Amino acid sequence: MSEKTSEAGEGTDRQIRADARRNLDGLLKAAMEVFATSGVDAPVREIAGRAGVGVGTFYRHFPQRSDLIVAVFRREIDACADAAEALAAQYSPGEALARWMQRFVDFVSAKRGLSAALHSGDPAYEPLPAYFDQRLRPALENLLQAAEEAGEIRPGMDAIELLHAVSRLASAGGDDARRMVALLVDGLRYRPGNTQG
Amino acid sequence: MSEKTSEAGEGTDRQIRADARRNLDGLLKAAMEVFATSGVDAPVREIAGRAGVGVGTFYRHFPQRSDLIVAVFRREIDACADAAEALAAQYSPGEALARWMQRFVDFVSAKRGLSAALHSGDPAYEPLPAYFDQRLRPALENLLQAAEEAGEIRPGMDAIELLHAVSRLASAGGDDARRMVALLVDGLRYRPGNTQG
DNA sequence: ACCTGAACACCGTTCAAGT
DNA sequence: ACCTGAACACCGTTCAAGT
Repeated sequence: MSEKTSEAGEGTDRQIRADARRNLDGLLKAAMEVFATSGVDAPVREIAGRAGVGVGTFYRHFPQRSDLIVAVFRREIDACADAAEALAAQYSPGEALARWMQRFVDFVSAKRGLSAALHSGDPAYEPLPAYFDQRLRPALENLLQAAEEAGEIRPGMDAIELLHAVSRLASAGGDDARRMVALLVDGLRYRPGNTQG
Repeated sequence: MSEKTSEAGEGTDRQIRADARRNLDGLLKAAMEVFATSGVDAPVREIAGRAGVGVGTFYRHFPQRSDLIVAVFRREIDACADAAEALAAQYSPGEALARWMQRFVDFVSAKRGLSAALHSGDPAYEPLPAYFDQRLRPALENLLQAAEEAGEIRPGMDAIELLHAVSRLASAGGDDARRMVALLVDGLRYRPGNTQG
């Protein structure tokens, strides 16, 4: 029991009718476009219409609106995580950490709906934070550990907690977001026992 | 031109029919209660019904839903700002700053809808951030300046920027929010030129 | 002046009928 | 198996009629 019953988007590739897969791809593509312009609350009829299918087909693939949102942002998260490995090799641990943070800020800032869904607390979006953590945590943990071993930041930081905090700050967008994240990273560098009381 | 035409909630107190004022108060009270349980997206009919008025009356007092939300949260902001003066006299500048931050975190964490409205970017809520800043900025600026003059934090921080960042972190709620805000305050204490490169 | 609530428009969701 | 779209329910918003 508790098997995933054909989760929308990913899953077993065989035994799926060609038109069904075409429709699903079309819906995802249409949703990404509509989300970018009208936000994640865009009318179902608009997305279905743009994909050239009936609303019934929409609901067949995505019974809950959150299913669609999750599927769309999963792809975006993949794109971000894939671009987060080279930095550790190019820069000093502390510098690599700071740079990855800024890159992450740009990503989150660009997707308005992502952080909204991420921080809504709505249990319908539960798989999204889970995927977010699963893909992004390892990247940050490596950077964190290297910087810690180099003595550049305080020890014992929780990568997940940091990730969530930064994504909150990043959702402000613009230079404010960049400055505040940089300030938070400076917080990591600060340790009470050194110069200031 | 560009005068405020009887903004809902505050304004000139004379020439208002007694039943109209009663209805407005009832609507605000009902809204606060409904917001607490069902969130700020609760149906208009539910709020109007609880206040014992027709939906037309609701729209007469609050033409836009955002007008109601703004009116409700204005009261909440007042309550928070009023409680933020004694700390500077009781503690050292740096300590007073850190404590006020934590108190502010508690406030924002308690009101789910506030930060959502605050950070939505929707121009309909524009008066809300404005009021938020107007009431809370002076408090933080004083704390900041004192801590800066005492040499406990870096100079040149923008109070508004900091306020917005902290309210974002605070909207996470719980101990995570407290820890991350404390980390940000440590960022203020950190200055590059001292011990670490 | 202000209030009421029927009426309208819009959107989410279902399901009988089709292929 | 999967798709379609008419039909239904619900909610925001207006406005003619009342006091």
